[in-house]
Amino acid sequence: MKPSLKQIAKELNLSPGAVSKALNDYPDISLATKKVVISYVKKIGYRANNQAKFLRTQKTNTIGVILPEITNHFFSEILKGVMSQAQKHDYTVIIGHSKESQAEEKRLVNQFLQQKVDGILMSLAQDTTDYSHLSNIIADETILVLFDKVAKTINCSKVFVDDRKGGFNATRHLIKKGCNKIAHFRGNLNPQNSIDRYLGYREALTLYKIQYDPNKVLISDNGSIKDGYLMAKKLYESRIEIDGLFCINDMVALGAIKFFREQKIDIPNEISVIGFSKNSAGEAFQPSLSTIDQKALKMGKMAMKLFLSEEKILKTGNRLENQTLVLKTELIKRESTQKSFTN
Amino acid sequence: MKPSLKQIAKELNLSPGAVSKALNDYPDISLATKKVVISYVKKIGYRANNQAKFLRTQKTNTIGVILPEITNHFFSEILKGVMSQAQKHDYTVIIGHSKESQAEEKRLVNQFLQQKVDGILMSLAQDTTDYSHLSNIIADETILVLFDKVAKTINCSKVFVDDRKGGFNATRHLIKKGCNKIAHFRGNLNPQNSIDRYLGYREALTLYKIQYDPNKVLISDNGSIKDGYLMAKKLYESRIEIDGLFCINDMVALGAIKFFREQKIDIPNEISVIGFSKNSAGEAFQPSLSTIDQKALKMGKMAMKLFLSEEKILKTGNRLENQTLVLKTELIKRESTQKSFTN
DNA sequence: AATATTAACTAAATCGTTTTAGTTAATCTT
DNA sequence: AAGATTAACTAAAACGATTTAGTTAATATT
Repeated sequence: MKPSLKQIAKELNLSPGAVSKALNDYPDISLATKKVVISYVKKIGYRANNQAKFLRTQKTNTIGVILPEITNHFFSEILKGVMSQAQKHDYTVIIGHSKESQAEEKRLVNQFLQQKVDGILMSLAQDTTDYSHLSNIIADETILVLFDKVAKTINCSKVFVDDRKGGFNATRHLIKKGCNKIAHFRGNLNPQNSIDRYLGYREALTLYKIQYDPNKVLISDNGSIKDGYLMAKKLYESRIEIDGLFCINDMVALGAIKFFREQKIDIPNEISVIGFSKNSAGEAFQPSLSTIDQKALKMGKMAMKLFLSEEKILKTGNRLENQTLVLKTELIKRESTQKSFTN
Repeated sequence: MKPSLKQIAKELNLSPGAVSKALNDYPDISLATKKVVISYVKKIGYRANNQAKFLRTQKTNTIGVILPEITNHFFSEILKGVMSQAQKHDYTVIIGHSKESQAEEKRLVNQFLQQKVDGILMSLAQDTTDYSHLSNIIADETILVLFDKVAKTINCSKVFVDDRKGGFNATRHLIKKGCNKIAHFRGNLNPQNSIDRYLGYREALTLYKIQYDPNKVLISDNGSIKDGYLMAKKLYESRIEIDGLFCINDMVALGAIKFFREQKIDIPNEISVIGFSKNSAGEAFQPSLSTIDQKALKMGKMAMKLFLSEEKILKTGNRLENQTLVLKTELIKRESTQKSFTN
């Protein structure tokens, strides 16, 4: 049924080695033979067995991608970016879903190493504090590229956006639109992205001499729409007055806007709102949501490119230099911060 | 560095076969030896080489999933469902992105077969009309499960939702809310889902004795937010009056609502709108979007379960019976069809 | 024409497991 | 105590490719 090289060789009165060489275009096989082999192979629809191939070559042409979430526009975009590059260079992509859990992340790393992937591209889970599995990857001589949520102390290539600058730009945008009582619905305390966006927020306040008020900063639980809604409610009920709001992500922003509009609060005229990440829904929203584009697609592409370049260096036998890429975010101005806009 | 069975065997003064048997819990290895082997293996962090394993067992414990889109909530949910089951049964998931292209789909199928996946779970691309690659999968003795967009003529297991009933329920919901001039922004002409939802729409009209008006049916290009916006505009400018709108998906519905609201048309009081698929953003929207839940997560889970059951049957050597699962959709009533709601 | 060179292969080892068949030594029968 | 049984291994083939080191026959060299 599924023909092997050996059977093909017998059929063509050649040795298996000759057939293999013909298919891999070795110079010591005559053109005539190559033609015969290639046309025969095409006719019967032969496909080399990748597993067997690996056993000799030690290359699987496979990478593993681990994402904390999959049902999430940001990570889907990254995956898309990775896959576009993977396809271009004929790599197979294995996917893992850590569900923001360190235990699951470790399990996946192990599974991928056992699969003998050539590299692992991953974004760390929220609760990952122990990095031993990352060290294992490197000890296994497997290439590791971290993106978005990275471990600073691990010696590997990394790509992420300048969250601090992004947070700064978001906040500055609100300030420039005339806001000076700006709240921040921030993310969880530990992940660096969350911290950096918050620091950017504070930096902007300081630069424009706006008093920082800790009461205006609420911490999101899971970054969901509902979360945003509840935080807005909490802030509203505590009677703290604001005229601007910078949210850790678009979902939280949408939830917050939903609550405010239910209270007949005019967005953006009474409160201007900006999100983060450029989720697809923000554009259709009423008002359309201003946000910070995190360049997810590009991040995915770059992660794969970093892997490919490391692989190339490794092949030449050189010692590899790890690269850290910091991508610039982009401010997307829409109606939710456009004060002239009336609903 | 990366130890092999052979090296471990030498280290423990055993044969490679004995070590393998110890790890796989064969009965002809003494308990004492098993303990020694297992503890040693754990100590040095040995991981069996899956590729080599396959060569003997012919099982990769890997499945391939092909999606027409990845940056799409519906497909992400399906993927999530597949992966949750895959994890439970210790399967590795390879992913492919066909980009709604038949050529790319065929390439991916080939790649996956070469990787010797145990099964392929896929949703067909929009422009897939030739099914030879699907036949190849079956000829290769690889299990094929189709979901969402399936090929009726291919003999394999399938899972999809009852789109016709979904379309019927969506339309009936509008009718029950008092609409009798109901438009339909349908999907492309060829995919069965699009046809079925349209048929459900017509069926509901017929049942409730509402005259069908082809002018009220517009065809979406790519099902995007912008698409919905433009179709709403087109309908509005053609001066065809409507009081209800059923859209092929939530994105189109959001786009349409955006346009209508820009024209100061009250949603839902002047026009009630319902989408399809239950995209995450619909809930936060103003008004929140009524929709038909397509049960994506469940579909993914069921697709994987169908694969697992086929595999089980195959292992017993029995001839396998293909199953076709038709999942029920669920009507999600929200503000966009709740006439009492005032904005 | 004898030798060197080259073209075009073949033979066989190898990758890291699994598994069947065989082997050895200890234990059990009677 | 001799033969049968069993426990606990070992030896070796096999999976399907790749690759190094031959080998053979044809061609080139002098």
